[in-house]
Amino acid sequence: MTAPKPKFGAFLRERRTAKGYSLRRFAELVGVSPTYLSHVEQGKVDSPPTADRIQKMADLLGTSADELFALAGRVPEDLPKIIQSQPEAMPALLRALKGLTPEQLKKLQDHAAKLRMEVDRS
Amino acid sequence: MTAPKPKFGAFLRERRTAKGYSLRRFAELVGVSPTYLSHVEQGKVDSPPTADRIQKMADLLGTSADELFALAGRVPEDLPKIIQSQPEAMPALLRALKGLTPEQLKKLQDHAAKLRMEVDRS
DNA sequence: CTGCCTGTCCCCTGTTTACTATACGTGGAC
DNA sequence: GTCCACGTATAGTAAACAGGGGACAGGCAG
Repeated sequence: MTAPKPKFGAFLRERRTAKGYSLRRFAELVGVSPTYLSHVEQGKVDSPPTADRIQKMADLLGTSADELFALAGRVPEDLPKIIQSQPEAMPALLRALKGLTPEQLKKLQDHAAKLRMEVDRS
Repeated sequence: MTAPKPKFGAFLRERRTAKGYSLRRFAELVGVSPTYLSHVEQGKVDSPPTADRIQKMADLLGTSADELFALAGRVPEDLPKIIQSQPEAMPALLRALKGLTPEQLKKLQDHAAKLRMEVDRS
């Protein structure tokens, strides 16, 4: 039950038509069948497209890939690797981040960037 | 190809025997067949057990669930939800964390805990 | 009215996931 | 010796995943 949010299909359709792509044309560019794309846009699929297709959609539509992944109910593919590089510390940290606002997360991100500078100097 | 690290099986077997469980007994407690558990311990499976089974194993063996998840090549099940709660900020932050040491991550974790206090006060 | 393009509907398909059943060889206790 | 528990190799499988094919109704340009 990796059910994509119902908004995923609607979002896709709106952006696609806004870009002037027909369903068939867009399906071809993404590399899926018109049938399947129609299903996806109507939210009639139980599982969202694969990561590479979502990435292509984001590229073609000029939207944030992360946003599209989230709407699809998927996690961007590079994140699991990052987490597993520190199997103890990363999960603990992530749980500490739960509930924080985007602004606070941004602050921590800047902080992390500074820490990384120190690493690079050593 | 969600291949579990080869060390996963070895680790499991060592901890299981150390606890004095036979393969059949442990399999029963975890809720899988002896056959499957044998395969897992030999690293002969292409896909690791499901999250709930890994959790049970960790409980029975008295080990960190996060560590076991990492060895199995899985991401702890609560993390995707946390990420998707902030679909833009979380991925960006995680990428900024890439390559940091456990000590640095711990620092950020403490920092996050402080920020959370502020949230709770508001 | 005939193409042609639009999206949609029903049904079908191969692949992967996460296992299970059955049968088997081995070694010790009685 | 035979009974039992140990772990194991071979084979198979239900369900989910990620789609695809072909026919179809509706609009509308020439």
